[in-house]
Amino acid sequence: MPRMSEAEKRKSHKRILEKAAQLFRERGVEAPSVSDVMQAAGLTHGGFYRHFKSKDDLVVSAFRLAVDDVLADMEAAVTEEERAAARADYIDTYLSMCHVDNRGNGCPLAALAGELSRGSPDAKAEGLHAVERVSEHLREGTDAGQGIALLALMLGTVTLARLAEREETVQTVLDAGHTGADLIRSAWPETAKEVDAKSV
Amino acid sequence: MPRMSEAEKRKSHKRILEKAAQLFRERGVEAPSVSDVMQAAGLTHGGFYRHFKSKDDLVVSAFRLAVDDVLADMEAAVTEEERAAARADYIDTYLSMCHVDNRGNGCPLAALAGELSRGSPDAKAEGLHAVERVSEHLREGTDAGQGIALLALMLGTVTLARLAEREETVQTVLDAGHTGADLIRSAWPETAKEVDAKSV
DNA sequence: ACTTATAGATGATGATTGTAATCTTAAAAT
DNA sequence: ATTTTAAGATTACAATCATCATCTATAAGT
Repeated sequence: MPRMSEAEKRKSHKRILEKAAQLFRERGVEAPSVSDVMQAAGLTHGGFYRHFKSKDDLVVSAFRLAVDDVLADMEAAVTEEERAAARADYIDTYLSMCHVDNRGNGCPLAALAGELSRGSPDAKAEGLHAVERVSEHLREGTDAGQGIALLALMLGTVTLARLAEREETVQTVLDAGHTGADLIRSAWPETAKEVDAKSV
Repeated sequence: MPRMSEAEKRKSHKRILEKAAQLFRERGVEAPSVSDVMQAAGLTHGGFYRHFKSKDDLVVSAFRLAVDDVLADMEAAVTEEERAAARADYIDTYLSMCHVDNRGNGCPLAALAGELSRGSPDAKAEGLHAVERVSEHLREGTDAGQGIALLALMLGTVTLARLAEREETVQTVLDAGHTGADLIRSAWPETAKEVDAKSV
């Protein structure tokens, strides 16, 4: 059958990355084999090394694609209103039941941060870069700490919620996360002007 | 050489569990093989199944031991003052540089929650049980939500911090987590009586 | 004292893995 | 038109894994 045209190779490359981004988020970076990913992309494992230097290379590239994907809406927003709306939507979607049991399209940090931090230096660096990108979008005019704390709370909430089996329990965890997120967003020292004014 | 006495078997069992609890937290539950764990315990792989039904059984048991271990101080506290002190110490130790680069003795949820949630039903259940235990100790008289949100924030903070290589960056993440934790602890609706009183 | 049960060592098994070599064929380059 | 290049398929390989079978020698039960 081979060989395919240049354009078809690019399509294959994209398909491999997309399927990998989904499979890794669903089952972790160890469980899906190179063969699994290639099969999901409609190929056999033989051609893999025409596209990626190693499995670790695929992991890093697929993770980056996943981050691009989940940040697309926030990065497309241009006006301050649009960005505020996209931010609010991101947080609500993040702390939702749908996100909890839809790992394959969810936050790549919630799915893989733990594994990346034990992975290659490249993987760790890509993970840290994702933290910077996401938290930068999340902060609301104050120092970077707010974005990081908010991301940490949200990531932790979803991680804990995914341990629960009963839907009721999942919702309890999500509600706690939501309350915590509101606290961080409204009461962050440098933001909450009213609170500061009162306490002076 | 074999066979060992009953007392020695119990010692072996304990040693296997302790080493497993450390290795799994350090490198995840997949990376260390049964043979690795047994070697760390000073044994060969052959005797493993005299102690555990399967590797998954070991994972679940070792995780539970790790939770027992990190909660020991808080569970030993009897008076309310002791419990408050143990709680404060737990939070400070949790959000410390030492915890970030000492996975093997750190919070088993921060190390393994992501993997457990993709694991066997038994593993998930054990993970959820740990969430209940830890968050119960963390809450300060209010509803369970505070404990869960606080745990989520702390777990998320350490998870993100472990992606960073530079010590300075780690500290930035930890500082953000600390500020967020103070917010959740002091401003949780049902706790902050003064705030409630003011707003009525 | 004698038998039995068993902790741990040794070695095997079958499956899976990441990676590499080789082959086929059609797309690029000349 | 001819040559060269390379995408993807097939097959191979060396390593690793969880689990099991077997062996040993000693502790526990009688």
